[in-house]
Amino acid sequence: NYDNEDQQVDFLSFQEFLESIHVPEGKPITFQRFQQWFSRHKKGKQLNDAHKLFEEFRGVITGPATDKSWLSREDYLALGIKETIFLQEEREAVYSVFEKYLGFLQENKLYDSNVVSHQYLEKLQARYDFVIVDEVQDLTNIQLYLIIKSLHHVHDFILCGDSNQIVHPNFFSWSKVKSLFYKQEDLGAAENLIRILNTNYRNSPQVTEIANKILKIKNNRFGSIDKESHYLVESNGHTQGEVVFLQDNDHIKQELDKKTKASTRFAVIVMTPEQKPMAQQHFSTPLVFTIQEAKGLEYENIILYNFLSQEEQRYREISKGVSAEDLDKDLKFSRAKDKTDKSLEIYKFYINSLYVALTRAIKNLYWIESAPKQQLLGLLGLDNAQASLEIADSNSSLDDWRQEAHKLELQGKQEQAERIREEILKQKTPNWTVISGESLEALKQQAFEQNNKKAKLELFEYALVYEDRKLLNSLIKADFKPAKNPAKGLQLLQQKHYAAYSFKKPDAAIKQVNQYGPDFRNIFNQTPLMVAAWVGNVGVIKALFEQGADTEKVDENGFTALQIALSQASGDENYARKKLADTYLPLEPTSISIQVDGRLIKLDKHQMEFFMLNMMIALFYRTLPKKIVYSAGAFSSQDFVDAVQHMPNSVLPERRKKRAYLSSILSKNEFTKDDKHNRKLFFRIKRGHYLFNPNLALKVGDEWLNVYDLLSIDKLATQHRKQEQWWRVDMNERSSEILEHNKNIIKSQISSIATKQE
DNA sequence: TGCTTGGCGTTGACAAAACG
DNA sequence: CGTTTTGTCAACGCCAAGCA
Repeated sequence: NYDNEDQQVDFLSFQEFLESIHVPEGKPITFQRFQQWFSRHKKGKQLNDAHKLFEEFRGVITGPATDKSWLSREDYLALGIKETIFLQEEREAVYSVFEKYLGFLQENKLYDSNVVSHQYLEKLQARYDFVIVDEVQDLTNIQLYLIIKSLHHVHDFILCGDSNQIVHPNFFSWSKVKSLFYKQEDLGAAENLIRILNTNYRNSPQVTEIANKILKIKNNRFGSIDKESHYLVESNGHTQGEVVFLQDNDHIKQELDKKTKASTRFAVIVMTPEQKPMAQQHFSTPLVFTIQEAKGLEYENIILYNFLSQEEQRYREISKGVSAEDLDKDLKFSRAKDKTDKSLEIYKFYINSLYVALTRAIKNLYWIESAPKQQLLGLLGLDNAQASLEIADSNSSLDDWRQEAHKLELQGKQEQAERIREEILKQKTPNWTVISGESLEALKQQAFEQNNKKAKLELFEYALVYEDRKLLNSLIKADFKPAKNPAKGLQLLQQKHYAAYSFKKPDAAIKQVNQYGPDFRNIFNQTPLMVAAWVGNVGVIKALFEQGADTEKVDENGFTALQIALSQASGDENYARKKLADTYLPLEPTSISIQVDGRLIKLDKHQMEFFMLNMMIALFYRTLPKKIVYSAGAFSSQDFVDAVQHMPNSVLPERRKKRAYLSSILSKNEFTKDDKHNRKLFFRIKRGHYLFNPNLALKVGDEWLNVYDLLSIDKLATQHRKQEQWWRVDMNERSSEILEHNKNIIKSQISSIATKQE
């Protein structure tokens, strides 16, 4: 094991990698968008497979070339037969659609990551010592080339992938990767580039055996793709399992349904989205996946439902000419005989799908076919379909299901996760109205224009939760008495709304989570995690994590749970000393994504800049108004010293609490400075006074948001003070006048900088 | 093994503001 | 107006890794 705290590691998706060079305008094109567009503009009959076209565009026309963004019509027409999915006579039409596709991208502010990758080649500066790429089979040449160009030394990388896992007709092959290195002189020819790992850590030997037979059939029928994909897998055989071949009869389906519907250890896989509803008629488990969705998942037991029978003809074609004896022989390396026969390409997709589907099974495979007599099944040694089946009960607990739902959600399988939440966990959507946006405006109207007492109380509570002094002040003006005593109000608020979070034991809070899910919003638009952070209840925070609570959600103020905890700690010494030590670490996300100068930067949680940015956000509404009134400035290092002094050393070590250090971080990260490690977070209003860089954006959900759209300067207001005898003028009036005046100065400073950079 | 390098907190010189 | 505090900025120096 290698561990080095001083080494900075970025974990990036390819999308994020592109953004870290420069955030492209618009959104990346997805297959869904492409399909929508294509189905509306479909012309002619021969080109009707959206998948195939999309792959051709991405994998053939824009993907492979490293010297241009896309192939010209001549180049495309001149491609060799092994280089495209389409036949010579179709290509003219394909290219015409491609040209329309480029127009479609431009009109809709979409971008193709291949084209962008090519454009970025010149922008890119080497900045990594080492790169590891996983699932290379999903990257195109140009993308890979761009990644490797970001290295200081071209040979410092590891690529991992499996070309048998491709379930769309894409053009990845290891030999292409090799020729990329061969052709590009600047990368240098690499010898011994590829190592094959053929031990399988997932599947039982029984499943592996079938998988190997599929590889052999594929080899026999279609020849080898390249030498590197030319191998069989060995199971390391930790777990034993079985492969059960079944008839498609009611008894079996009922038995399977009965035993699987309450278990997280069974999943059903079908070939296409169209087959899903059929499978769902017979299987009530939420875990029904198409082959595209099943990629990357694994389950102890997999049910393949009519995987072959739906596409009987295609699979008959696949097994054509392959005999049982052929499978006994070793793999031999040879290319397909008739290379013009593109019809075979599509079959590769079907056989790869089958391979992927059954290798999802860790232990057992239950394979149901309505047409059990098929040549391919015979070749796999599955000739006698059982007519009956008994399997053991394996019901999973609600906790297992919750974790399953959480896991699926993280992998973007929303549909299945939602079905689990609805059908098994019986989670409901809350029946209250969340105060936010329009409903907040409506509430204000009721309170101030119709003088509705209940609305005023609700607004008051909302203002307390968010420390919204502007709202508090206007409530005082509207003669709402309780607003003059916010401390008392807070006490009542806690009793009324946060009672469930006041006990050491998390049971009461968890009960709500079980009802509404881990990230439900209360009437103030807070998730349970935010409330727990607000209250500082460690027990509840920990329990919420077990339920899969999300740390990156933001509240109405634009605060994450971590920032709420920091904000509480800055104003409450007791919270800082006793509670923060336990609340800070679990609430910390591993990094935050910021955008500056159009580039994405991930601030790792170990970096002081990460802490400072969170801290400044946390102090925004609480500390900034005072500063603006009394010093006509913004945050100074003293504010950070004050906020940080009572924090435990586990959160911030002693050396990081010193003024000189905090001050040097502020100074180092001024956006005007030109330093290698400058994160450009801050903007110096005047000597010693800092605010956020006006051109700083944060990632909220999957949208980029400018800091000043997230945090509103307009909402800043002073704290109302009691009328004193000696006041010659109303000090509350006076200070809010000063505040407004200084706010305007700051706002104009911000906008002058923000526009200058555009 | 010792020299080099990169990262990161510390220090100190100088400047500017605040204080009295 | 002199003294003290605070801010800015870059060089310093420590440490662990990398390398020959």
